[in-house]
Formats: sequence, structure tokens, C-alpha cells
Amino acid sequence: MPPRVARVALDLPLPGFFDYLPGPAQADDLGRRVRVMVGKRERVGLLLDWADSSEIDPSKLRPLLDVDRSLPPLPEEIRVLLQFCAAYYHAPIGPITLAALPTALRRWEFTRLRPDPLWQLTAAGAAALPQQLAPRAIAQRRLATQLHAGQARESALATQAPRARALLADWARRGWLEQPVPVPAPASLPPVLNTSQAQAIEAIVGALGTYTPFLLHGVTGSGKTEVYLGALDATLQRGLQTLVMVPEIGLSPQIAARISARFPGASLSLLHSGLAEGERLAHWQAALDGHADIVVGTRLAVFTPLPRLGLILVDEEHDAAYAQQEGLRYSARDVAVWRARTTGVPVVLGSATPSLESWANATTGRYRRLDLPQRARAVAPLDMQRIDLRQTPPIEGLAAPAWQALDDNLGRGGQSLIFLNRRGYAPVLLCHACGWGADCPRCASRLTLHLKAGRLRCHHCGLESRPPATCPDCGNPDLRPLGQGTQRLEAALAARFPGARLARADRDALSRKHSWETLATQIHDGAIDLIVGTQLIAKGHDFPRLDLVIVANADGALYSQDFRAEETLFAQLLQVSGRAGRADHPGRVLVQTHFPQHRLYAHLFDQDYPGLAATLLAERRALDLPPISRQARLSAEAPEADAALAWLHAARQLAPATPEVRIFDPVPALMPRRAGRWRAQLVVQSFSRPRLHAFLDEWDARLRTEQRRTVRWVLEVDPPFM
DNA sequence: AGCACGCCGACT
DNA sequence: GTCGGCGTGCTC
Repeated sequence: MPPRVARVALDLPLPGFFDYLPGPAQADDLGRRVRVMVGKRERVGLLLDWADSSEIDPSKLRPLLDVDRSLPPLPEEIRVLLQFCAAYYHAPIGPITLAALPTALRRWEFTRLRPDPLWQLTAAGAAALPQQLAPRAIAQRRLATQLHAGQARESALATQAPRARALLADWARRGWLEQPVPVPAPASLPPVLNTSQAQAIEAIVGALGTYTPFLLHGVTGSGKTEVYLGALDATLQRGLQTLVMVPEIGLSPQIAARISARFPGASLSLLHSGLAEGERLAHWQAALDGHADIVVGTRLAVFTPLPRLGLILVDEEHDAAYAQQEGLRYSARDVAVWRARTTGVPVVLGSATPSLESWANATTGRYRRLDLPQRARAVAPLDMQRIDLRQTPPIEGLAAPAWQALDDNLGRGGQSLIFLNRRGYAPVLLCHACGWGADCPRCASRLTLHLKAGRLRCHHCGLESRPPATCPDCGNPDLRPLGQGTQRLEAALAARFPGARLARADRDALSRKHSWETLATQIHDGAIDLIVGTQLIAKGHDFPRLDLVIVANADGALYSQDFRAEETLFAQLLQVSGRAGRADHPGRVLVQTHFPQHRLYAHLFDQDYPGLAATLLAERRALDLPPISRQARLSAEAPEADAALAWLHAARQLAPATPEVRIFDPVPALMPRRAGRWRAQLVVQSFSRPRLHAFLDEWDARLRTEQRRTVRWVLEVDPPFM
């Protein structure tokens, strides 16, 4: 029987599919792009399913206008994965599906990217090029200069001159340019592996072809990447594709570089949001065609079609960047595990500080744990010390012993890093006469003073204003910045160590593209003596010259409302302190704190993640918190105070009575007001995932029919933060 | 999300 | 007399 109704995913914030008459579509067009009318507009959708009948009035059904058969259809594996995600996360299928495609494919007409040629000068070209150009052909000369510097991609050269592409073709015709065979970098020999690395690789390779989840736990420097490479090697040899997930764009070039250096013959595709549209499309297509052997990408890459998928690697699996916070809320790490299960391939979750979710799964045997206890490189042990801020109060952000340590290290020509998780100059601007503080008028937060920009900024809604000259309440001109931000610390360090080469690494300082790469290279090469930075510096890069790390202030997270704050802080501090030290002499780590006796520091100094995890899991068990239980959260926000809370109380009345599902009282959000809207939330929790989801399905359906316009609400499954 | 329809204030 | 404000409602 021919299919009657085409079910199409469209980028509209509505649940479910849109139904159409098949029009020109055939039964085997599932997974193909289709062109349809919605209202008076044409839109691009994806044909995801066939049905015998529709719930829509048959007279309203319109036909599909067109089917794109120029691309291979999205494989069934991905169609099923997308539908699972929509159902599990209570998210509309359309936006999820369309977001999984490269943006270029959201327009019906798309330009297929020509392969991006790599150009280099021939001997003739090197001799001819600057000379034979007209003196006034400035843009052409710029191109020539760039080519003299070495091989370059056409896409990069195209940004240098208006008619670059035509010009390059012309120069190639004259024999001035050639397309070098991408010289396979000499395949680096696999290093000698230690026993635990070899065992880990053996376990993963032995599991190829079956769903086996692994938790690869190894401290910084224990050689996790070598394990990834070993497992990749075996997967490549079997002709299978590997999906490598990384938390952030900044990390992918680095890991990609190591992979391509090791497997120069393999075809590697990068997928992240920083790519140009065409580039992303080309890489995605290579994956879909089965041409790419390895795909390295950030969270959206979890939906990349890979017809020969054999292995999934999730690096830094604990990283919060895997959890999409806005719009479509999902955990790419969890989706990756789900995908591995349905596809029947092993998945490796790697981290020095795993999420408690994954650690608990390893404890119960759901995941197989692979430990890398030794440091692969010979690194002297860290010398960690606490500085008790109650006994030695900070002067301009740092206590006397910290200043002393910096002075000593600079004197020795050493490199130092100060970790301060607070951007700006000062987090508070205060009136000393009446106690007035500069608050954000739209949020429940203080405005941060940015001295260089001469602005007060809200870090939650982005609002900016000029700092008042006098107190708006009492007129007192004595307004004082209170507390330390990275800018202020940088200024204090510059005053104290005028000869030192100083750099600041935070989102404000590194807004320009690529500058973090540049700075990281400078730090790596020893061109910087002193670095002040936020958590940005904790990630990705290896700084072999660093010998001193100072954690300026970490206490904020120790007694936080957020039950996951301690776990997160531990991961950050372990990562930051792991940056110190090199082979020839031990690194030093100083932690400034008001709570030196806090258990977190004891575990940190012993580099004892399992110990901390055991403690935290026991607490979660005692309080029935995740990962012992499962949670979902109904969040609401409204322009009027208490409207969100009132709506949640009404929503609570609509909740179906499901056994084993606990519904908490609505409470104001951690940030009760943001961007002018009042926010509140309600948590539901259960030990049974199936029961929780049955409950959520019913509740969500009821809430949709009761929708009121004044309140914006969203249901979040497995919410990452409280 | 768009884009319509729809009923009330200042203008060529 | 209209142009247009954005509240409410629909899209297969």
C-alpha cells in the first residue's frame, strides 16, 4: 500500500510533525530534505516518517512541493536518535532535527562547496611573483606575500583580495602555483605505552562491535589521549568510523592535530559552530558519504550521520559544555551513550574528574572503569599548600605568601599563573557613606566595574551603564570598588612587577578571534611570565614551562546552594593545578581560602577524586539527590513578581498522581530576577526513570493545553544546574 | 518563529 | 477619513 501521509520535521517551535500529502515523494525518500508550504511561506523540512492517516483534517493537507535527492538521505539510525531525543527531552522534533543539519541545508538552494584547494608557489612562481606584478596592485602583492610564507588554503587567501579565486586560477595556469599533495606528516610511532594504557586499549578494542560503555579515568598527564589514539587505530584498521566528541571549539584543533599527526592517511572532519557555513557542510557531507574516517566535533556533532560508525569517544565527559543550556536542552554526552547503545558500538567517556553520574554508573558496573593511575610522563609530584586568608588577609587580592612566591618564581625566571574566576575590575561598586551598591536594575545581581572600558556591566543580562560619579542615594563622591576581578589583579601585578611580561586570559581580553591560540602559544613558548585568568585557562592547552599556580579565591562554590558546585569546583581546581610542574622540577600550587579545613582541599591535595566522589555520592544518597535519583525541572519566568511562582503552583495542581514521583514546592530561582523577568522553578524527582517519564509525558500534555501567555515556561529533563 | 487578523490613537 | 501600535491565534 502506498504511503498516505508524509510526516515532516520543520523548524517551528511546535511539538510533533507537520503532515503533508506525498506529492512527488517516494517511499524510500525518508530522511531527505523536502520543500513545503507553511501558511504563505515556503520552508525546508526533513521527511522523517510515513503514516497511514493524519489527525489533521484531510482537506487541510497540502502536498510536498519537492524532494532533494542530491544528498544521501539521513540514515535511519539518526532519524531514530532524533525522535528519541525529542521524546526524552520533551523538545519539539522539528527544531532538533533542523539544528542537527548544517545551517546551509536550511535553505532549499545551497551552494555545494568546491573542495578547498591548498596552494603553494612553484620555483617559477617564487621567482616571478612579486616582481611581475604591477607596483600598484596592492591586493595582488598581499597574496604573493602570503604565498611566500608557505602553503595556504584558497578560502584563507580569498579573504585577502577581491578577485583572489580568479587570480589564483590564473597564476596556476602560468605554472606559478601548484596544489601540493598534502604531505603526510611522518606517521609518529606509537609511544611506548605503560601497562594500564595498554590494558585500556585492549579492553576497548576487544569490545569493538558491541555496545560497551567505558569510563576512562586518568589524571592530567596520565596519557588518556594515547588510549584514544590506540583505540582509534584499531577502529580505522577495521574500516570503521570514529566520532570524537570534545567540549569546546578551542580544544578541537588541538586534538585534531594530534590525531592527524598520528594517522596522516585518515580523512578527518571537524565539526563545530566556529566553522564557515560551507566548510561545515563539506565536513558533514564527508561524514554522511562515509568518506570521513574520523569526525571531531562539539555537542551538535553527536547527530552527525556516520554510516560506518565503530567507536565513540567523549573527551572531558564531565564538562558542562556538553549540556546545551538554551533552546534545545540536551546532554550531548548522554545522547552519545544512547547512540552507542542503539548502534552497538563501544563508547569511551574520558576524564580526570568524571561526572558523578558516570562515576556512579562505573561503581554499579553499568560502565566498565578503566584507570590510568600513573603519570605517563615523568613529572615530579606537586607541592600544594593552602594559604589561610583568615591569618594572612589579602593585599590587592593576594596574601603575603602568594606575593612572595610570585616574586621568588619571577626572580628564578619561572612562569606563574593566577586563577581567579571573576572577570572585570571589581565585582561591586559601593558607597562608603550609606552602603549603596551598584545593582543591575533588571537582575538580582551586582554590576561589575570594568575600569578600562569605563563601564558598569551586568554579567547576567549584558546591561551596561556609566559608573555614577557620586552616590545616587546620598551624593557622596567616595564610591569604592570592592573585591577583586581579573582586571584589577592584572593592574596590581603590573604595578608590583613592572618588568614582568604579563597577560590576562578571560572572555573580555580574548574576544578577538584566534587570540587565545596566539596567547596559548606565547605561554607555551615562555614569552609570558605571569598569567591572570578565569577558567578559560584551565582547558585544553599544555603549558610545559609553568611552575607556579595560585588559586586566588575559590571559596564561593564551597557552601553554594547548587548541590553540584563542589563537584564542579573540584574538577576546575584539579585541572588548573595539574598545569603546574615539569619534568625537571616540581610544580607548586597555592590555594588561598578562608576554609582551609574544608574536605575538598584535602582530596585536592591528595589528587584523590575517588575519595571525594565517594563522599559526595554518600551525601547524594542520604538526600535522594541525583545521580541516585532522576530529576526534571519546570522553570517559569514572567515580567511581574510572583507571577511565575503563582503559575508553578497552578501547574503543581495539574500534576498527575504518579506513585514514586516526588513533587517539590515551587521556589524562586537561584537568580530570582534576570533581564527584567522574575524566575521560579519546581523540581520533580524519582528513583524510577520510567515512572518519571510517564509522569512528565502526561504533565507536559496537560500544561500545554493550559498555557497562559504571560508566563514563559520550559520543562528540563536531567537539568544540569540547580 | 513568522505572519495574519483585529480593534483603538495621531496624522499625510 | 487612514496608517499603524502590538495582543491573540494559527500554521500540516
